[in-house]
Order: sequence, then structure tokens, then C-alpha cells
Amino acid sequence: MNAPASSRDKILDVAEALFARRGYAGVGLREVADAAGLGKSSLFHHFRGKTELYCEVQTRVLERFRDRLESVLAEPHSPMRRLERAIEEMIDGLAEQPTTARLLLRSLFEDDNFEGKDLPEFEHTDKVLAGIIGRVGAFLEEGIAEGVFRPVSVGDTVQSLIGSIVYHFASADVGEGIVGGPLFSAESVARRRREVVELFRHGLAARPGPA
Amino acid sequence: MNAPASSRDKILDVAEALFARRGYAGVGLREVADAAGLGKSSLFHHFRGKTELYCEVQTRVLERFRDRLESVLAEPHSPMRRLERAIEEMIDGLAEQPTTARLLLRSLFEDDNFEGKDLPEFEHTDKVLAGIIGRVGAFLEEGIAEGVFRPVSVGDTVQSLIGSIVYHFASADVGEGIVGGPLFSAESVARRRREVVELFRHGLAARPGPA
DNA sequence: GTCTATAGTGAGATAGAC
DNA sequence: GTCTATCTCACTATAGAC
Repeated sequence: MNAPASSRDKILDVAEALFARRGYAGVGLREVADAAGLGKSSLFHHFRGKTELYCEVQTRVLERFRDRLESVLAEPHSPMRRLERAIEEMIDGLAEQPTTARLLLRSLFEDDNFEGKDLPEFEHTDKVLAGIIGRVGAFLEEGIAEGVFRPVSVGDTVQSLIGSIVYHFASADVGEGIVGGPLFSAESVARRRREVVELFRHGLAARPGPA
Repeated sequence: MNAPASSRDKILDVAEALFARRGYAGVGLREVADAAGLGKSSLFHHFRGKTELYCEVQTRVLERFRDRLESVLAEPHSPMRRLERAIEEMIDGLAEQPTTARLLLRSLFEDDNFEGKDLPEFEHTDKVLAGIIGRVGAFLEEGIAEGVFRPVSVGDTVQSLIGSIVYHFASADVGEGIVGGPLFSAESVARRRREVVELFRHGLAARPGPA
């Protein structure tokens, strides 16, 4: 990984690691500052407050994820081949940076921390997330229209993909107990790729395909 | 749905709702006490502290879930039929009590809140969770041994089932955006049952089965 | 079994020197 | 751009009256 270019990037890096582990409410700015090698007050020179810091961490992660995903969905392959490529690319992306899956999962179900607040900061973040979801949905629609995928509920299939791909790499200790070994080792990631690809290849195919 | 029988149960009920929404670190005991109609200090008469309260909430939820799951896995049907029944039963259980999925998901990836502590309180909770996971794994092994399911990785399949079933009902606002409507309405739950059952029926079948 | 009062700690945030 | 000092507030938890 690249060394952070500025104090700002250093703060974002250590905050990403901490928020991934313990969530928004579970992390104090004191801890972020210590890990970044700064005083607590210095954080407020770079970010207006804790929510803005969290928002920027989330946006960075979402944009990273989106860029990888869009590049493979744009490839000139059949829908089934692109589905496989997309699953593999998403899994590889999550496997390379262990913080990503946990932050993504938190962005998907931890909105309630910010219920009472106005938060225009999150508009862009939400737009990026909505873009990713819309892109995957449109891809599935294509595949159904071409008769490659069964006429599934697109929304539910997106949910199952998120569950199978993102949750897995966010599950940490419990996940390691379930699969009986590390989640991020090369073998474990390769096995996960095979298993998820096969589940959805068989699960979505309009007709029983070749093994 | 039953009215709480005691102050203790009332506290557990309101704490369950709050922890489900905002997690361990995001909830203060002041808020729990207010929602239960008690003074803050009264909580300490019923629970030794915040972690014990959280632990008991989690244990209640896990045991509820385990009991429903074990009853259907014990039914005298074929593995494929029992898989369908188990998926439907788990989905129905999560749909009936909207707090359950979020707490389960938190128990799966929020251990890091308690890293520094000793916590003998969580031994029983962890055992219940391990029992559930082991039970599902053993069931999948059976189905593979009988040649009904493909020779999948059992651990990865458990992870995909959790992702498809638990994550979905924990995804709240974002999930509603993805499926384009409420998650807990009767139609939405029925559709989710069909979709997940079909995904795993096709996805796990050893040979292309009947539609 | 519930209350008031309070201890003790740490949170997020601000002011202003350097 | 980083610091020290400080403000205000909320937190978990305890002590002890009723």
C-alpha cells in the first residue's frame, strides 16, 4: 500500500482502520489522533468534526469499490461471464483491503447513528452507493432480458450478492470460525471465489448450464 | 408481542430495540432507562452493567432463533425439502421481529467492541451461536453425503446463507432502496422466501432438478 | 425495587499561542 | 498546521435514603 501523502491522508487511513473495526460510535477522536501521531485538536483543522471524518472515510471506500466494479461490468463479455468476473473482482477488492467489507457493511445498515441530524455531508456518499446498486441492478436486468438469467427479483438478487460477498469478508472472528480458517489467506479467497461464482451460476442460470 | 412480565423483561425489550438500531457503543443506559420508564440507576439492580445487559439481549435473540431452526431441521423430510423449510422458517422468524436480524448481524461482526475485556458473560452466548452454526453445517454435510447437494464448501455455504437471509433483514433503509419497497411487508417477505429458496435450490442441487 | 445525588472518566469541540 | 488548555456535556457506575 502507498504511504500517506499528507497528514490528512494519514488521518483518513487510521480512521478507516478504526471505524472498520468498531464503528462510528465505538471510536473516539482521541484514539484516531493517537494512531495518526497528532494531537486531538489537529483533527479539527482537517475535518469539521467526527461525522465529516466518518463520511469522507466512507466515500473513499465506496468510490474505490465502485471503480473496480464498473470496469468489469463494462467488459464486452456475455452476461454470465460478466457476472463471474464481477463476483471475482468484488471479492478480490474486498480481500486486498480487509477494512473495505466492514465499512461497506456498516454503510448498509448503520444509518441509524445519524437519525436526528441534518447531514448534507452524506448526500454525495449516498449518491455513490445508490450508483453502485443501480449499476448492478441494470446489469441483472440485461441478463434477464437476454434470457441468460432466470426472471428473478433484481432487488432480492442484489441483496443476496451483497450478503454473499460483502458480509463474508466483514465477518471477522465468527466468519473464521464458520469456514474453519482465515478469511483473507490466498486459498481462502480463491475458495470463496469459486463457491460464490458456482452458487450464482447455478442459482441464476435460466437453463441448467454446463458444469 | 407479549406484554413484558417484569421490569427486567421490560428493560430487555427496550434494550433489544435500541441495541438493534444503533449497536452497543451507540446506545447509552440513560436512553434505555427512559424508554423503560425507570431511573438510570435502577438498571444496575437488574444487571451488573452495560455489557451484561447487552449479553443477555444477544443470548435471548440467539436462543429464540436456534429453537426455531432446530425444530425444522429435525423434521423427517429429504435434505432438499428441509433446506427449503429451514430457509423459510429463518426468514419468517426474522420477519416477525425486526430487531432480530440486526442483532444477529451485530453478534456476527461486532465482537471488536469487547476486545480488551475478560467477559466470561459471553461464554454462553458464544456457545449458542457456535451450536447454531455447527447444526447448519452438519445438515449440509448430510445432504452432500446423500448426493442431494453438490460437494460445496460447507463453511462458505453457511456464510452465503447467513448473508442472504440475515443481512437482508438487517439492511433497513438501504435494503428498502435496493428492493424498492418495505422489507417487512407480507408481500416482500413472501417474495424474499421464494427468491432465496430458488437461489439455493438451483445453486446447491447436485443435478439440475425439476423447476 | 426505585429513587436522588454524585463520583469519576472521557467524549466532541473551541480558543488562541506558536 | 500543530500544540496546550479548557469548555460543556454525556457516560458508566456507586452510595445510600426511602
